[in-house]
Amino acid sequence: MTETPRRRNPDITKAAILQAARHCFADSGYDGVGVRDIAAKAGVTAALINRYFGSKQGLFAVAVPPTLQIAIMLDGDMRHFGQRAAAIMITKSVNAYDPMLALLRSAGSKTATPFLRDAVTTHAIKPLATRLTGANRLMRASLIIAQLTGFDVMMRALATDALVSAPKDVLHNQLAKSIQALVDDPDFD
Amino acid sequence: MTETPRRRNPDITKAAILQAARHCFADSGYDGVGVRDIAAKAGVTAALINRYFGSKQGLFAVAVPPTLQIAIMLDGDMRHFGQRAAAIMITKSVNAYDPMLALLRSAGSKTATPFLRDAVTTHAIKPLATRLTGANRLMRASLIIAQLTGFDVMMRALATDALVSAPKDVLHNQLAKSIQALVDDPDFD
DNA sequence: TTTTTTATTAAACAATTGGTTACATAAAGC
DNA sequence: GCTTTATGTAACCAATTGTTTAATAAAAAA
Repeated sequence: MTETPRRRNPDITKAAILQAARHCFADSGYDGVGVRDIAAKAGVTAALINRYFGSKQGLFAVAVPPTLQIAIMLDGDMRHFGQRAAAIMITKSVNAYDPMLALLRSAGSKTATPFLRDAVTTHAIKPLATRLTGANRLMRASLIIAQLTGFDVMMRALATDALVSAPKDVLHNQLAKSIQALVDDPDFD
Repeated sequence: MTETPRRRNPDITKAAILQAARHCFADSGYDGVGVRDIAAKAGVTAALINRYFGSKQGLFAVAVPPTLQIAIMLDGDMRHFGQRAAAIMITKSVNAYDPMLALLRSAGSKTATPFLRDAVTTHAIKPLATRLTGANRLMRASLIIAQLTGFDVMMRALATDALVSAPKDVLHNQLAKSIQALVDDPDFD
C-alpha cells in the first residue's frame, strides 16, 4: 500500500493483481467477483488481467491453488500436529487472506472446482500424507484436511455462533485432540 | 414424475417447485441457478415462484433450511453415533438430494449465508447438542457438524480421489472413530 | 349454466453485468 | 529519436437477472 505513484513495472503490477485476486476470491468466491472488481482493487484496469493471465480462469489457477498449503502446520513433530493445526486454525486473523475461504466460497462454481480439487490434492493432502505413518495415509490425510475444512466452513464461511463465541482454549483442546486422533497411527491403538 | 398431464392444483405445484429448488440449489448453489431453471425443472413458469414464495430468497429459505437435519443419525444410542453417522455419510447416494451440498455450494453467496447459518444452528447443532453429555455441548456439537461438513466438501463438492476411491470399510472405521471421539464425554478420558 | 375465483402463462421490463478485445497513449530502454 | 511495451479507454455483444403486469383458462361457487 505505498502511496508513491507506482512507476511502470509489470512485475509489481502482476503481483498486485495476484494479491487482489486472492483477497477477492476469498471474499466472494470465483463466481462472486468480476475481473473489474479485482482490477479495481489492484489499481489497474481489467484489460491487464487478460494480458497477463489470459483469462479470469487463468488468473484463478495461478493465484489461488499454490496458496493452498499447510507447510507451517507440518513443520515440527507430528505427535503435536493436532496442537499446531488447532492453534493456527483458531487464531487465523479474520482479515488476512485465507486460501481456504477461497476454496469454500468457490466450491459451488463449476469452473473453479477442478482447479481446487487438484490444488487440495497436490498442496495439502499429499504433503500431509508423507508425514503420516501407518496404513491408509492418503485417506487419513484427506480426513484431516476435511476436518480442517469443515472447521473453516463453520467458523468463517458461516460463522456459527457456537464456534465463534466459544472459549479459545477449550476449543483448541477439543480440536487438537480430534485432529491428533487421525494423525496417530491406528495400528498402535 | 407422473406422466399424466398435471391437473391444476396449487399444492402439488408448490411441492414440485420446492423439490426442484432443492435439487437445483444442491447442484449449483444459490447464486448458480436462476428462478427460470428451477421453474423449468418443476414444469412451470418462473412467475409462479414469486406468486407462491414471494422471491427467490423466500423460496430458498423455505426449501433448504428445514431439510438440514440429522434426525436419522440421532436415532439410537449415542455410544454408536460415530458408526451411524459414518455409515450415512459414506453411503449417501450421489444422485439423491443432499441438503449439505446445497449448503456447501451456497457458502459463497452473501444472500444465502444468513439463512444457512440459522439452519445449521437450529436443525443440526442444537439437536445434536441435546444428545451430548458432559461440558461444552454446543461447541462439541459444532465440531462434529464441522467434521461431517468437511467430509462432504472433500467427498462430494470437490470429490477428491483419495476419498472417493478409498475402500468403504476402512473409510468407515476411521471416520466413525474420529466422530465418536468428539461425542464421548471428555471428562471421562 | 352462469358467475366468480384463482392457478397459470406469456411477455416485457429494466438494470446489470459478464469477460474479452481492438485501439490509443505514454512511459521505459536503447 | 526510435522502438518496445506497459497500461488505459472504450466498446462490444451478449446473456441474463429477478420481478411484475396483464392476459388466459381451468376449477369452484352460485
